[in-house]
Amino acid sequence: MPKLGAEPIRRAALVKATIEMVGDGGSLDVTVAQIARRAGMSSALAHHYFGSKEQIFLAAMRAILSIYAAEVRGALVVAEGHAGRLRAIVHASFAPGSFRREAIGAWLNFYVLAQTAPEARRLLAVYQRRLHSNLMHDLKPIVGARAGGVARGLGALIDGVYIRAALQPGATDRRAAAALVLAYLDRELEGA
Amino acid sequence: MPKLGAEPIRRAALVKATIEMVGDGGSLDVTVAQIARRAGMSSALAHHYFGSKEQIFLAAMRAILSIYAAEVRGALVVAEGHAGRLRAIVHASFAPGSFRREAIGAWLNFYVLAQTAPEARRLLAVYQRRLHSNLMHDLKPIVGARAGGVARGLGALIDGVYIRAALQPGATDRRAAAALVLAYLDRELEGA
DNA sequence: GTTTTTGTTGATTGACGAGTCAATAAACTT
DNA sequence: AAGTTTATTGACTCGTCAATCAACAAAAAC
Repeated sequence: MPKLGAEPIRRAALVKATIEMVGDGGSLDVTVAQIARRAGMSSALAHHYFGSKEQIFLAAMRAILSIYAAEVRGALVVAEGHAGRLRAIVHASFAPGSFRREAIGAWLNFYVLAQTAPEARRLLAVYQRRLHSNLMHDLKPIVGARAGGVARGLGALIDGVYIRAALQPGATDRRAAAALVLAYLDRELEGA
Repeated sequence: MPKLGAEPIRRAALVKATIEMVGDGGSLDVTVAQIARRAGMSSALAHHYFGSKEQIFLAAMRAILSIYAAEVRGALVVAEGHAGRLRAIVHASFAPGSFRREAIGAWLNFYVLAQTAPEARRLLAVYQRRLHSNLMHDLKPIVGARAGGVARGLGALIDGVYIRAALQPGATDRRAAAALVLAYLDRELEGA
C-alpha cells in the first residue's frame, strides 16, 4: 500500500480530523485512536508522523490560525481607506472559512489548551498581537488616543461572539455575528 | 475523628478546591484525588459525598453562578434609574467576588464542559437567559427596538473580556475590564 | 537483486485515574 | 451496652489511553 509522498496527505488528514472531532465533540478529550480512525489510519501512524498527541493538537491549532490569517490578508488587499480596512478585518473573522461549527468549537477548546500548553499559548499570543496591531494601524489615524481601548474592545467582542457561537450549535448566524461587531465598530468611528 | 455534621463542610471544601484547581491549573483534567487532597480528605470521601466527578464539577459551577447571581442582585437593589441599573449589572460582572483568577479560569473551563455535559449546558443557559432578561428589562425603555442587539453585544463583550482575562494571568485589571464594557454601554445609550 | 528508505499496523506496555468496597471508629439513640 | 447512623480511608478493580515496538510491504536507490 505504501504510496510514496504520503506524509503530507496523512498529516493534513489528521489535522482535519482533529479539528472535526474537537469541534464537534466539544472537548479535547478525544483519543489519538479516534482521530486516526476518522482520518483513515491506525493510531500508530498518527504517532509516527506527529510524535505525540500534543503535537497533533498544535498542528490543528496552527492550521486554524493560518486559515484565519490568510482570510485577513485577503480581505485587507481589496479594502480601501482606514474604515474599510477595519471592516475588512472584522469580516474576515466571520468569513465562512473560519466561522464554521467545528472551527469555532475547536477554537474554544484551543483557548483552554493555551492555559496549560506553553506552545499553544504562544500561538494564541501571536494571533492576538497580530490582530491588535492590525486594528491599531487603522484605528490610530481615525480615533487617535482612543485606539487602544477600541482595539481591545473589538478583540474581546470578537472572542465573545465566538464563544457564544460555540455553545449555540446551529443557532449561529454568521451575518448576525458580523453585524454585531460591525455595529460596535461603526459606533466607535462615529464622527471621525 | 468523626465530627458529626461534616457533610456541608466537606462539600464546601471540595467545591472550593475544585474551583481553585480548575482555575489555577486551567484545565478540567484534574483528578478527583488531587481535588480531595487539596480539600484535605481522601478521594473516597469525595466520591462518597458527590457520587461522581461530574457532580463535583457541577456543584462548583453552581457555586460560581450563585455567587455571581448574588452579586447582581445586590448591585441592583441600590441602583437607580434604568441606566444606573444597567451599569450595576456590568459592575457586578467584574466585582471582586467573581473576577478573580481562579474563578475566571474555572469559568472558561466550565464553558467547555457545557459543550458536552447537558446539565452544565443547562446551568449556563439559565445564567445567560437571566443576564439577557435583566439587560432587556432596562434597555427596552431607553433604546427601544435596539435593545436586543445591545443586550447581545453586552453579553458577548463581557464573555470576551472574561476569556481574555483567563489567558493573561496577572495582567488583568478589574477596573479596566469593567471600564471597557461600561464604555460600550455608554456609547449605546448616548442620546437616549 | 539486494539494500535502504518510506509507509503501515497489530499487539503490547505502562501509567494513570474513576469508582467500589470492606473495614474502622467515633458519635448518637434507646 | 448494644445497635444504628455518620465519617473516613487504604486497598483494590477495571477500564482507558498514549506511546512503543516488532514486523511486514512496497517503492527507490545502488
